[in-house]
Amino acid sequence: MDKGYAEYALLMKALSDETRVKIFDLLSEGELCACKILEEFNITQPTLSYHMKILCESGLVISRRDGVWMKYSIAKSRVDLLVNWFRDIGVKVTEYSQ
Amino acid sequence: MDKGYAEYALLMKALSDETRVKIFDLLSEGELCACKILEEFNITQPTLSYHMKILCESGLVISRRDGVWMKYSIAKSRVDLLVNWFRDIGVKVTEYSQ
DNA sequence: TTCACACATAGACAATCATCTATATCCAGT
DNA sequence: ACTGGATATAGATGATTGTCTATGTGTGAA
Repeated sequence: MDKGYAEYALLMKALSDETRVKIFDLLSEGELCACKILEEFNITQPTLSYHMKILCESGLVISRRDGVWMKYSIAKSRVDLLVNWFRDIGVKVTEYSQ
Repeated sequence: MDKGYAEYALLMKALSDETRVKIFDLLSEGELCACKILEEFNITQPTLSYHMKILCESGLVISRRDGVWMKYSIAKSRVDLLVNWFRDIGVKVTEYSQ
């Protein structure tokens, strides 16, 4: 029995790096292109590209081309999945600790 | 400005491994001793001990001695922190995508 | 079609991770 | 004090990670 542990682990791994957490937080305020994100960090462009790939492959972030630019935004459905998962865990913890 | 990115990254890293996600899920149903958790996996006792250490150091899991046994449970406050974080992100994403 | 710019990929490398075996530590009972 | 069982720590090892430099790819404008 699987219960999707691997999927949650993948989502968590995408946010297990401080740089990616910060990118995630930046994107929560709206869509951004890679060059704007890059300005916020002291990393090279290939390193950012590497992080964006991990975020996109987890499904947490969505990318689209806009001419020369790549624009990134957060996939709300994935965030909701995590909210529900942690909320359900919290509810169960409360139930069993009576 | 920090905004606690490192702390969230640490919490996420604790759940970035499939084995630890499953342990986390098991513990949501109530406190368990290490030997009971071990029965659910095909890993050695030292490997489980390693995973439990990571979970405890993140703050997501609490340990207590009960005689010879170590008993583990979930720290609800940390789960709530994550629920709120992801919920706030979700709210912001919705606001900015109008 | 050529150039410049935005981004992706390849390859290298040091650091960290997940796992094991072997051993140490801690506690309870005899 | 000794023994047995539960857990932790040490050390080794192959795999993965995050970063860089160098180079490739794709797009729009001249």
